[in-house]
Amino acid sequence: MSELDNRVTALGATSLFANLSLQELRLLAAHAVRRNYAQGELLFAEGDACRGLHIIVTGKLRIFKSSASGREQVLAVEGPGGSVAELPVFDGAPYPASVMAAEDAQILFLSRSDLHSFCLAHPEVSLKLLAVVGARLRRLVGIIEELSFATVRQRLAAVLVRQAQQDGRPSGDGIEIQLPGTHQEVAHQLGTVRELVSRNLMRLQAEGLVLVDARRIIILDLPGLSAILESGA
Amino acid sequence: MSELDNRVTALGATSLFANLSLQELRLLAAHAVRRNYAQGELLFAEGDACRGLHIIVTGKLRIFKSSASGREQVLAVEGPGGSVAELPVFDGAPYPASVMAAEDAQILFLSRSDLHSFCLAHPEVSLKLLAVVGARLRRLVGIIEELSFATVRQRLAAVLVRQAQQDGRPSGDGIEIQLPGTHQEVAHQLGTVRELVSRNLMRLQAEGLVLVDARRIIILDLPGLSAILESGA
DNA sequence: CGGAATGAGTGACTTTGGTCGCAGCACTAC
DNA sequence: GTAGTGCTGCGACCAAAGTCACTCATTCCG
Repeated sequence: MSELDNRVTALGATSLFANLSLQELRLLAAHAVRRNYAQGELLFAEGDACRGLHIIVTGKLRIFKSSASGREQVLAVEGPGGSVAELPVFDGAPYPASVMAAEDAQILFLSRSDLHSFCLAHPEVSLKLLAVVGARLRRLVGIIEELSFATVRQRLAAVLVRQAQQDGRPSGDGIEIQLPGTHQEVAHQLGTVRELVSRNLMRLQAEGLVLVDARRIIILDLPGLSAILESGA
Repeated sequence: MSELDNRVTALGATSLFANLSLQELRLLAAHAVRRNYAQGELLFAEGDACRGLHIIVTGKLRIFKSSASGREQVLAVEGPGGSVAELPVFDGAPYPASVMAAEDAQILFLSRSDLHSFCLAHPEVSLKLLAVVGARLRRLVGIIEELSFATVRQRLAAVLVRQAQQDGRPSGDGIEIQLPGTHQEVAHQLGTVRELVSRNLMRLQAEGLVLVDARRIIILDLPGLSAILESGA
């Protein structure tokens, strides 16, 4: 299989370009550049001038803001088929956040101008792009909602419940899940610090809602955990 | 001037459709519906099914989230020429936030399907739309940054500095500004409560940075105020 | 086998945010 | 007038978040 075919296949697997014809994919693939990033490598930093669109072939990317005092807030984690920096492509302004490889990642890169002209020629791609950006906007609104209305305890419970729904597996008297990363990383997702994650996990355990074994968690009372999300219980 | 011409003029004045020909504006205007809202009236609530795009002719709209416990977080305030609910138009999902008329407002409404077909026919409109949505996304990221990294004190100082840059006028020994609304409303913008706004204003006054006279504020030390934004001073 | 590095648990403490209750004040309606 | 009503200023108090300074375990590596 040629390198071009590889890129065509990869592009066809993304949500953005899934509906395009082989013809169109080839055209796009001809302009795409493959890049590889090692875990922890920075694709670009907040404030950098925007170059183009990054499409994830394999691996995961973490989009985040970081503060002067070393705190971090994760905005999104994108996996294969996803894309990053869709939007600044169209207003020329600098990137609003930084992006780092959360795992080793293979990326296809499309320059601003290539994407721009391709969108003009294929209006339905713009609409698809709008849908993707729309989904991202929704998630950001969700983050804002959590940050301004929910406590760390509630946000943590939300993460556990979400995780349980995604890849929880029954284990004896409860549902076993893995924390998505170290306490530090979870803290960054919640926009808080390590200690609060640890403490709140312990508190949930003391209340009999979960069993904590470092990064492995067994949820004993899912309804009880979900109840925390609603009220301030 | 006919009603249609009115609508054409109004559409031409928006950032979304500014570059269209008269021909195209007419086409669009023919589908637009004029609506009027009194101050305080709700255009739609979070969770409602998405109907279409709202374009502001006159007045202001406030986009906000509200919590079960009665708290509110303002996401954006849009004025004449702006638009609201651009994005859910393309993914069919419900509105992620509520929108209320902050002043009496005249609106032009475009249904989802009309806008959808118009975008397909005029690819450059999609790109414009992407730019507008991009700008909104940027502002949301900014809100997230403030919420997770800045204290109420810092966010309040930011509002004062912003206001001073926009419509501050020199007044004796400082710059005089008006708070954008009641303390309650400012609190909603900051994602906090009335008392904290009041208290922090008083604290800034005690520190000699500002003079507070209810809603009228005189900034005595703009550099000092700006310094608060950076460090936690 | 040390020993550095990393991640996790924890107690004491400070700061910030938020709630409650109330009082003063301006403005309006009756 | 007087009785509302909406906005503001406090003070007391409580809860949540964040900081600091450790200890303890595990892993990874020379």
